[in-house]
Amino acid sequence: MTGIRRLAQHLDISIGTVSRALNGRPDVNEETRRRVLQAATELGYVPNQSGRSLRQGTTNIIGFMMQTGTEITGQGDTFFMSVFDGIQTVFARHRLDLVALLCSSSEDPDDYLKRVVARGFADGLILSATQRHDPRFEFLAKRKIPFVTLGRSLTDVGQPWLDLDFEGMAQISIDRLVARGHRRIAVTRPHDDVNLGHLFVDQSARALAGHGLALDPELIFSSLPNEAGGYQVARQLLAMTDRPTAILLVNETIAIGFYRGLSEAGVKPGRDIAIIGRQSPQSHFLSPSLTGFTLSRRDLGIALAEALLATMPAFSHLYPDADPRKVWSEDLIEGESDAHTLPA
Amino acid sequence: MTGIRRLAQHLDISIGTVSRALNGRPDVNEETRRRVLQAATELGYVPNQSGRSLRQGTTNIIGFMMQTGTEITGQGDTFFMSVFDGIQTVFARHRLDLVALLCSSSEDPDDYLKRVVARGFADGLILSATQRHDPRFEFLAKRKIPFVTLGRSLTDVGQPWLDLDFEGMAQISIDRLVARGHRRIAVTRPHDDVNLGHLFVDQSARALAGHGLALDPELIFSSLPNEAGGYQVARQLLAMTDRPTAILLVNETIAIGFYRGLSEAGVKPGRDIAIIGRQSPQSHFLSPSLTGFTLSRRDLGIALAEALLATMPAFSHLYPDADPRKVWSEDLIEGESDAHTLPA
DNA sequence: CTGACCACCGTAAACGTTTACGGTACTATG
DNA sequence: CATAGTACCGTAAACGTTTACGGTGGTCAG
Repeated sequence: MTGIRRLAQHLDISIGTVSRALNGRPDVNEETRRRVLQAATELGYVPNQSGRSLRQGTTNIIGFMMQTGTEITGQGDTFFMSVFDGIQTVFARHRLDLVALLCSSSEDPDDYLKRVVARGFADGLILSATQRHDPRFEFLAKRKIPFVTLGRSLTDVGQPWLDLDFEGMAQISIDRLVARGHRRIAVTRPHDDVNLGHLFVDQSARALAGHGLALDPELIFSSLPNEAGGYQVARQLLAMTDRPTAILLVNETIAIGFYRGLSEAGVKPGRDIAIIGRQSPQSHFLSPSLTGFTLSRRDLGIALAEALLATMPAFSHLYPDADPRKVWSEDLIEGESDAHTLPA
Repeated sequence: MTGIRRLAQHLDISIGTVSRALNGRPDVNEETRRRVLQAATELGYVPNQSGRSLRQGTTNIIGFMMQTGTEITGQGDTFFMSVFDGIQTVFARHRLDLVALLCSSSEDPDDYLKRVVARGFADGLILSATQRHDPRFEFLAKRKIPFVTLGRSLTDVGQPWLDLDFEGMAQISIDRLVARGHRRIAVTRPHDDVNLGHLFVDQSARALAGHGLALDPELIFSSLPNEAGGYQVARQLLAMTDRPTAILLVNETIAIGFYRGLSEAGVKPGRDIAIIGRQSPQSHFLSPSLTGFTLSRRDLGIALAEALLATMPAFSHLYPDADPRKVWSEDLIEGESDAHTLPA
C-alpha cells in the first residue's frame, strides 16, 4: 500500500476525499481536511508527480532554455544565472519547478527544442538567445505551448516578450558622446543574426543622423560576445588609419577584452578614447572605471516569470495586468571611460 | 484514441505488441517491428513520459545541481557550462535528459535537494559545490538515489566522485616556486567550508615542509571565489609589511581581480611577484600571461556522466570499468606570471 | 410528514504505459 | 500421429493520481 492509498487507509477514509482535501477542493469538511494535512506531513506523503501528470496532462515544470558556451549566450553566463534566480522566486510561489534546459553548442537549438516538446517535458518555456528569425516561436505556437522570450524577434506569433532597451541605450550613448564632441563613433554587435545587434546598430545610426552625422560602416564591429571578441575589436580598431574617437560596446563581457587590447597599445580609456558599455560583475574591476548601463537582472527574471504565468490558463487570473511585452530601460552608471572630450 | 492505442489500432495489432516492438524486446517478429517503427514515425508517435514513468518508476531525467551566483559556484559559471556540455553528450546516447537544477542563492541547498527528491524528479543526480561536510550525501544515500559528486568531501557514503587534483597542483606549484628561490609563498582558498580549500592549503603546507619551509598562517588568504575576491586579496597582500614574493591562486576567476589590484599599485606579475593560478577563458586576456593549470572541462563532464551511469543498475553493465573515484590532473601552462626569480 | 436542498464523502473510471501470463499456430522430434 | 518446443502475439493488471457522478444523512421550509 503506497501513496495516497496508504494515507487514506491510515485515516480510514477514501482516497477521493484525501485527494480533494490535499488539493484544496471546497467540498470537504474542514476538520477532515485538517486531519488529512496532518497525516500527510506525519507520514511524509508527497504526491507522485507521474501519476498526477498522467491524469492532468501537466508536468508542473517550467523550462528555461539557454545555450551552453559563452560564444552563444554572450552574457558571460552570470547574466542568466541572475535572471534565473528571479524567475525561480516567482515560480516557487506556485509550486512550479524551474529547470534549466541547456542546449549544447554542438546541437541545433531547434532540434533540441523539438525533443523537449515531444517529450512533453514542460508546461511552459522561457526562451533566450532569440534569433532575428526564430523558427522556435512558430513551432511552439503551433503546439500551443505557453512561452515567453527574453529578447524580441522579427518572428511574431503573438507571444509575450521582454527585452532590454537597446534602442534607448544607443540613443543615450550617442547623444552623450556627440555632446562631447565625438564625430567618429564606433559600435559593436554580435557576430550572428541575433536581433539585438540590429536594434542596437540601427538605432545608433538613427541617433547619429539626428545630429547630422552618419554611421561609417567601417565602424561597425562584429564580435564574439565574450572577452575574446572584445580583444579582437580592440586590435582591429587600433589597426585602423582613421580611428574612431569613441565606441559603444553592446555586450557585457567584451569590455574586459577590449580594455586589454587597448592597454597593450598604451591606449587609455577615457583619455585616448571614449567608451560606453554595459556594467557587469566583472566590469567593476576595470580601470579606468567603465561608463555603462545596468539593470536588475533579478527583477527582469521576475517579470519574465509573471509574463509567462499570465499566458498560462491555470495562472492567468493571478496576473491580470502583467505586461505582455515590455522593454526594460537600463540606468547609466557614469564612470571614467567616456571622459575623453574633443574640442568643438 | 491516443498514444500507443492509436498506433495499435492503425496497425491492427495489440498495444502490447506495439510496446514490445518499440522497446526492442526480442519476442516480436522483425517484420512487425519494422511496421511498428515505420508507423510510429509516420504518425509522429512519441511515448508519453508520464505513463512510462508511472509504470516503471523512473523518469529518464538526470539532474545536475548547481548553485546560482558566482559567489557560490566560484568558477565564473562558464566552468560548469563546459562540464555540462560533456555530461550531456554522454546521456544523450542513452536517451536520458539532462537538466540543470539551479539552487537559488537565497535557498538552502539541502532543502532544495529534498524538494527535488521528494518530487521524484530525477533518476540520478550530479552534485557540485560539495561542502567539506555535506549532508546531502547521506540524504541521497538513504533514499538510494544514484549520484556522483564533482568534488570530494569528508562525508563518505560510498558514492563515486571526481575531483581536480588540488594536491598535485599545490605540490607542483610549490616545488616550482621554491626552485626559483621563493621562501614566502602565499596561497588562497575559498572563504567557505568547501573541501578544495582544505586540500589545497594543506598540501601546500606539506609541500613547503618538504623543502624545510613553513606556511605562514598570515599568508593564507580567504577570498570570495570571483573577481572581487581576487581584488581583495591583492589589496590585503599589498598592505602587508612583509609581503610574500609569490602566490598560488586556487580559483579560476580570481586572477582577473588580483591582476587589477596589483596594477593599481604598479606591481607587475612576473617581475615583482610570482603567480601561479588556473587557466580560464578569461585568463587568456591577462597580461603578463598567467602561468596556470588547465584541463578539458568537457572530458571531465564525460567522466562524471559515466561514473554516474556505472552506479545505475539499468546502465551499469555498459560501464563496467568506469572509474568510481578519480582525481583529474591538470596541465601546467607556462606563462610569464611566475617568471619572478629570487637570488639564492 | 414530505420534499428539496445541502454538505460531505465513496466509487470507479480514466490518463498512457509496461509486462507477466497464457494462448495459438507452427515446426521438429520421436 | 502424438508430443514437445518455439515464435509470436493478445489480454489484462498495475503504476498513483484526479474527478465526474451518485449516494447518504441531515436540515429546513412548506
